[in-house]
Amino acid sequence: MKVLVRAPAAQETTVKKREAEGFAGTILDHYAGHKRKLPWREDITPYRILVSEFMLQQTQVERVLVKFPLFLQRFPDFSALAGAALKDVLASWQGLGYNRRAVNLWKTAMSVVKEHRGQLPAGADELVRFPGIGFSTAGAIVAFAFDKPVVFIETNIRRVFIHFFFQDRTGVKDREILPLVEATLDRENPRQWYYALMDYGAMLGRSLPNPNRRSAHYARQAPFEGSDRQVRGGVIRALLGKGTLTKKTISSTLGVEAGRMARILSGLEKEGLIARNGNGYQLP
DNA sequence: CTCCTGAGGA
DNA sequence: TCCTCAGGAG
Repeated sequence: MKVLVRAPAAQETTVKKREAEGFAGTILDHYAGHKRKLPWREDITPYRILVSEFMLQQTQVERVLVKFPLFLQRFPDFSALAGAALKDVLASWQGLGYNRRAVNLWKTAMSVVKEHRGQLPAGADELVRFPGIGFSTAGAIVAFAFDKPVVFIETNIRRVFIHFFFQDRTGVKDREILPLVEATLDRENPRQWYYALMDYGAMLGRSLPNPNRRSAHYARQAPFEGSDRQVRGGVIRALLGKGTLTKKTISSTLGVEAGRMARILSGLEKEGLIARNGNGYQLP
């Protein structure tokens, strides 16, 4: 395979020619020997790809591997998910984190059924209009579900390109990486190429200090203990177990001061994760 | 642009 | 402590 990589002329770090020529071979050689067998890479359908991509937003592959088959068994297709009650979707989502993603996935399924005749659109421009689908997820869906050549970046891809082409740089912006992704893209087999890139990136993450720390977009996660996120997760779990609870009961159960709890409940309600029911709150 | 959003395993 | 196949609000 011949691969051409051109770096912007004014770019401080120039692409080393030898690395550029060996890049695709290195990635594909690793893939040949270490390709990950993942359920969403078998029996590929737009629905299965969509569900996996939502789950994989900020959640590690190992945990998604446990939840994905259970979720697919419970909600096997767009119609089943769109017709489900949100509380049942949230129940199946427990353990994955970021419950808001479950709401977005559910809303996206309903939109696909009601406004797209049950067919997930195959274009990134259309996909980003669904809630919870941004640039990265749209690109991944186009590449993985439809095997179409599309240029996108997510954390593993970012890691690979920083490692190979920005060796001596910090503060690398995605704008700088994107042209390299486009130049190296295998337009005949984009799905396999992105699988290979991501598997290589996952390998790099385990064997090196994270190259993404040199990304301009790198942000360290705020501590979880004592955070609003922790309380929000507790609220959803409490309502899943008890049905309807008053604000006072929720506050005392979770040991959170009333004013703070009021603010958190207001946020959850605004995001559609909980609903008022008279004097209390419940899952929608 | 900054900040927020869960949970769990290494 | 570190990170996770990001998206969205402001």
